[in-house]
Amino acid sequence: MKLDYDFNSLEKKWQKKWKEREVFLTPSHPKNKYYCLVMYAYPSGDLHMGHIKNYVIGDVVARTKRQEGKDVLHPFGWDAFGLPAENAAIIHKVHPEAWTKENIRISKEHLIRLGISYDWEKEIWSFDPNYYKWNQYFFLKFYERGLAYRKGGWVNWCPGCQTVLANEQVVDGRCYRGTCNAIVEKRKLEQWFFKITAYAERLWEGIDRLEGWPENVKIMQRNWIGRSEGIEVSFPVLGTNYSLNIFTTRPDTLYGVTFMAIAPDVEITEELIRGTEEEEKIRKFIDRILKKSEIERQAIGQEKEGIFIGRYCKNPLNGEKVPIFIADYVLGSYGTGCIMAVPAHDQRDFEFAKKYNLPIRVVIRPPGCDLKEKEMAEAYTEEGIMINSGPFSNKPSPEGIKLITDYLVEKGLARRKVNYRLRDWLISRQRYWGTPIPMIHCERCGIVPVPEVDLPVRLPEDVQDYLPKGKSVLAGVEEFINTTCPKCRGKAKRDPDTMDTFVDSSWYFLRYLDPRNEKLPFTYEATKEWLPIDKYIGGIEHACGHLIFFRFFTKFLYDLGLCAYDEPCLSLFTQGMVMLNGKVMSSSRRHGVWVGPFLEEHGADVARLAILFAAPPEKDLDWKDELITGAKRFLNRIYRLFEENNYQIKSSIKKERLSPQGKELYIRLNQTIKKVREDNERFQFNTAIAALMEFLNDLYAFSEKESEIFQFSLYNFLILLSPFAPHLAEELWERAKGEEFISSVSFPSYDPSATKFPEIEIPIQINGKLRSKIMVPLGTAEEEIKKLALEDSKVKNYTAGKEIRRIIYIKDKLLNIVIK
RNA sequence: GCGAGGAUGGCGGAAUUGGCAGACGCACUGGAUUUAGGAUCCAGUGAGGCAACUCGUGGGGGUUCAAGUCCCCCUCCUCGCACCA
Repeated sequence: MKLDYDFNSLEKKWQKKWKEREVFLTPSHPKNKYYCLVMYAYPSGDLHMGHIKNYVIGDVVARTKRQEGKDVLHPFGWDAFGLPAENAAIIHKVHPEAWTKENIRISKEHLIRLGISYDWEKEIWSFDPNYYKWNQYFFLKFYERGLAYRKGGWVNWCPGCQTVLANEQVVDGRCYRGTCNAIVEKRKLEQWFFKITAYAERLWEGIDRLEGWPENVKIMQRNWIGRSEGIEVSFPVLGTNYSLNIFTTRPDTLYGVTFMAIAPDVEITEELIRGTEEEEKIRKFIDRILKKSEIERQAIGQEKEGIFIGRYCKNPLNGEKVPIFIADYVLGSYGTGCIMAVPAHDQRDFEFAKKYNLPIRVVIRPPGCDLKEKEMAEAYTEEGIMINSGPFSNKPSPEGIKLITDYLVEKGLARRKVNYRLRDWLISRQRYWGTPIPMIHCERCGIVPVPEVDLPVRLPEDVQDYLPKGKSVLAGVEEFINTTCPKCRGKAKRDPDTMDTFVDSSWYFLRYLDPRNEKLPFTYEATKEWLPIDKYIGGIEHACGHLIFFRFFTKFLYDLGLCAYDEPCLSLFTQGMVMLNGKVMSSSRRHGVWVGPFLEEHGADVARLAILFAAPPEKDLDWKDELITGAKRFLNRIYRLFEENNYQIKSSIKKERLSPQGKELYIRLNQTIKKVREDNERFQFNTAIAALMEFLNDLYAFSEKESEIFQFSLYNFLILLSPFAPHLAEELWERAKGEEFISSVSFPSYDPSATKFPEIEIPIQINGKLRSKIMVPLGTAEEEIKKLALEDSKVKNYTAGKEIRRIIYIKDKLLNIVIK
């Protein structure tokens, strides 16, 4: 299967013209802006069909909006820092920068060859010191406000990448990088964090405003942030000055507490076990638990483990003495790291109590029946009626929550608290290819920020050894690491870590607004002009990472007064993945259909159509070479039609002069324009293309090929086609002597008076089954249609001798005769 | 376990509001043209049946004049979360 025309030179010709004539440059002061953003790319070299699906979708949107008269910003850039570059450097013995630049060169060439209408003057590269300088600038701003801090503690360590990872980068206990996939360990290290938890509430409530976001992404973010309301209660530890603070959402079960449990990795543990008889034994237990990976700790069917520490708490509500355990199922990183355990009404506590023979006390019974401790097979976690709860007995448990909360708060024994599952964002990495953290460690002055005027702190280029050693690569680069303290001028060392690449991507969409500005990261005025992003297109895998981080950054920048909006994007589209033989295409696994060779063999318009026509864009699609055939046939038929008709097009018609056949075509044209516009609007590009295919069939079938209406139809058809197959559209447009570029021509609107045929077909059902069809003029009265239907010979066969009970007519749609 | 989405011909998919199920495309079958076809054009293509007709959107029930679409129950698939107190 071949294209009838020399697609290669044709496509290159138009790509060159678009560039020379600056067709896709961004208007500088938009009157009706449209910010169309696709997630910028990790430069992996050869692109595959999965990558370009994202870009093709974005391009159809950008091109359509431009033709609809919007001032479109459609930029692209490179997420150029990150581990794979370094790993490639180690394997191929090239500098990460050289490797990255070469990949960018290749990928960019592909994107241009695909005819994606980016404004390349806006291109950005995150490894550019003029870019990462601002990462450092924002870091300092975070630091000034106490939102960047250094903290020691148990963190995720990827033994494959030899660096720490953020929680968002640990997927099912493994490294998020597909090629690595190593089981993540816990290490006790001091690291840099961004205090995203300070924004937890705003990130949570902001989700409600994200009207154009897919529901599932919003749910994922809500899960990730994990807001829950409850109280923090203090349980005094008997015989000490310590108290265990616990968080609970179920104060109604406070009378059912039979033990306390603390996480092995919280500080209070240390205080409570010091000097106790069993100290040695307990320490061994803690060590053993902490050595387990997340995967081991969370394995299904994993038995809970714990150890009694020999101390007791006093229940502040009923004064009872309850034993304290260290338990592996309690998370040190959530709430206070301590819990009150209510085995009767919490499944985890129940299992633990069963294992260690601890008492189970029912304090909530199901409405209308009893609950016996000895007969319980699992905890009763529903609402119910409170029992064994002193003065609160016999109250419904939801009411009990309120009453006990009020009581404890009033007595000063508890306080209301909202807890979040979200943890602070660990942003330091022990790798080379990233933004240096602009901090200096001085023996005398402690941690000192690099003064703003000294930014950027440049990443040293002449590094010979990128090999990860389990500690920061930059620590071994003498010229870099040794510096002077900005405060005391004494000898000091730079922070040896680099930033998580997700810092780069948290604000890149703002840099596009003013990418060459050396004085500012972007201007407030530009954010006012261009934000929020009108459509953000990317993969759903970023739902709980990047898509939370960029909201967080935007809120922070808003608070700084740098950005005019506090939500970056109100409309998000997540496209489905492209699979090959049932497996996701992947550069790192060298599994995919590669764009370079594909463009050589089939061309850009074929690639674009094949991807868009295969399935609705939000769905995963399994790549099949058969897709190419359909796309090529379609393009060939278009090409031939225009050739056969000597490229005659016409931009207007006189409606009054239409022949009967011409009228029909005119209606079909308007139906098609309407359909394509509506489908484009709701991202149904597959059916929009199907509508164009149908209309093409009509054009072939139309006999009056010299007529005005035929040429007018060709004119409109080309514009409708142009966002999908812009190269062929431009070429035919030029041959037909259309003015300027089709890419800049107004998208057609339809004539609302001409979307229905004057004669319509009404299906006739009898008892809901299709029995006949009649043709009637549009707008025929109901009575007339009923009469015609009953006279219809096929209908008569069924109605003869039967009682007609009802006739239901749905205007212009259908008639149903109910007989007995 | 919880949450979300889904199941439609041989395949990808269409049916926007309960109203002709299978648009459009691929594959396939027959024919035309051609030295030839992995080109093009025409016709056909859910299943059964000579036909009239019957059956048909994962399975079972229901509501309705009318159900792929709404309600109840079930099966399977995909994704997300999962000791979050």
